[in-house]
Amino acid sequence: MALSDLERDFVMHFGEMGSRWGIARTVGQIYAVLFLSERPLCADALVQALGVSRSNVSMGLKELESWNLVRRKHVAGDRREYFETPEDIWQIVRTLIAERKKREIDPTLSTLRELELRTPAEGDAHAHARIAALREHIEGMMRFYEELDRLETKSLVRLMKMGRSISHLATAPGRILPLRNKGA
Amino acid sequence: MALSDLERDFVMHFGEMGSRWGIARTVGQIYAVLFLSERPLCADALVQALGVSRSNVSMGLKELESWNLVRRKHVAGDRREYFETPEDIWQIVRTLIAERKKREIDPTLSTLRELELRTPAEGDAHAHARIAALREHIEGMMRFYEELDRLETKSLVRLMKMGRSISHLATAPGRILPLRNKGA
DNA sequence: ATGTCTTTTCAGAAATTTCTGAAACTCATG
DNA sequence: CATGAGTTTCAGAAATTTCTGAAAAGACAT
Repeated sequence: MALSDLERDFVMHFGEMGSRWGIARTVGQIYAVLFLSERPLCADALVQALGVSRSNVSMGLKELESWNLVRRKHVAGDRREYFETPEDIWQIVRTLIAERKKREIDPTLSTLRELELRTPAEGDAHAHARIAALREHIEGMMRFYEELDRLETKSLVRLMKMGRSISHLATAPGRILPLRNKGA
Repeated sequence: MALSDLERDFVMHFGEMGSRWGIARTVGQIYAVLFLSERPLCADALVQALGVSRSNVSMGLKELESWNLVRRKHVAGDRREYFETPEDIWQIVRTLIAERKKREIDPTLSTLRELELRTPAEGDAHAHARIAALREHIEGMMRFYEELDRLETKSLVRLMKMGRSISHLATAPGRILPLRNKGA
């Protein structure tokens, strides 16, 4: 399982970007190889393709499974386990966003709620208000996200394709949504 | 500059979460202190509040400035520099998203474009197609994001408050956007 | 049960990131 | 132009994260 030039460059890029995300380099690379592969791959193929240890691949796959980004697939007449990414890129993006929300937003939201419930001490009025504002704000965005997430993929595609029409709400005759100025 | 219990817990939480994001713990903490503070703070106040080295604060502030999340503010009759976060949480969120896009999405997009321009070698047809699909996909989402980003804050707020009305597009009589099934 | 093939776990090695203290720099003021 | 309060830089120390090799655990056929 040697990678072509194209594959190698793609995989290396995902390795680098991995660090900017918060996933280990190899985890990004494993994902990238699976993403490009036409068929499911077994762990050894990944070891060969990436030149990392078998155990590292095992742990990476485990992490990717915990993100629901990789599935196990059994191949008839082969004892080894095979792995694949979902075909549908929309599905991948949905999963990614859902998982990031779960890991990055939800814990913060519950901390904020907890802090907000406390009776603020003497000088805490401002901090307390600021925390409440932040919490409300995040909740609002999450409601919006959940609305979008309810839409079928086809609808989402259409919504994004429409593009302009969101701001048509702003520019059309009976507009409700003013645009903002260019700056910043 | 000692922190109250409320402040301390908030700040600590942001420190922890910082790691899940890709910003150093102290950077998250510095930001959190400034976010809660009613008035701009000088670097030494942060040193005291957090118990970290002066140089660490200096570097953290520099990083936060590079993210446009913190501004310098001069206080009359004081030689020290003061720092503050924008008051408006919407502004903060916009900045955060814009910066994350710049750091996490844009470089990937340009790599993908570059890879796509290459003439695919022998066995690369599938990988090439997959890369193209990913690129298109990301571009679509970015166009959508840019549309939303054009809206004035007030409009965004309204859009998010409306909540349901996005899916009204789906459920209303002349609906265009079907909802998807509960699963996943 | 036993042997073979495969995957997982885990302690510590290696690599990377974060943080510190000391030195260098900046700049308004005497 | 020397002083000193304040800030930044940077080399290396400390902490954290990632990766490896060896050993344990599973799974399946015989």
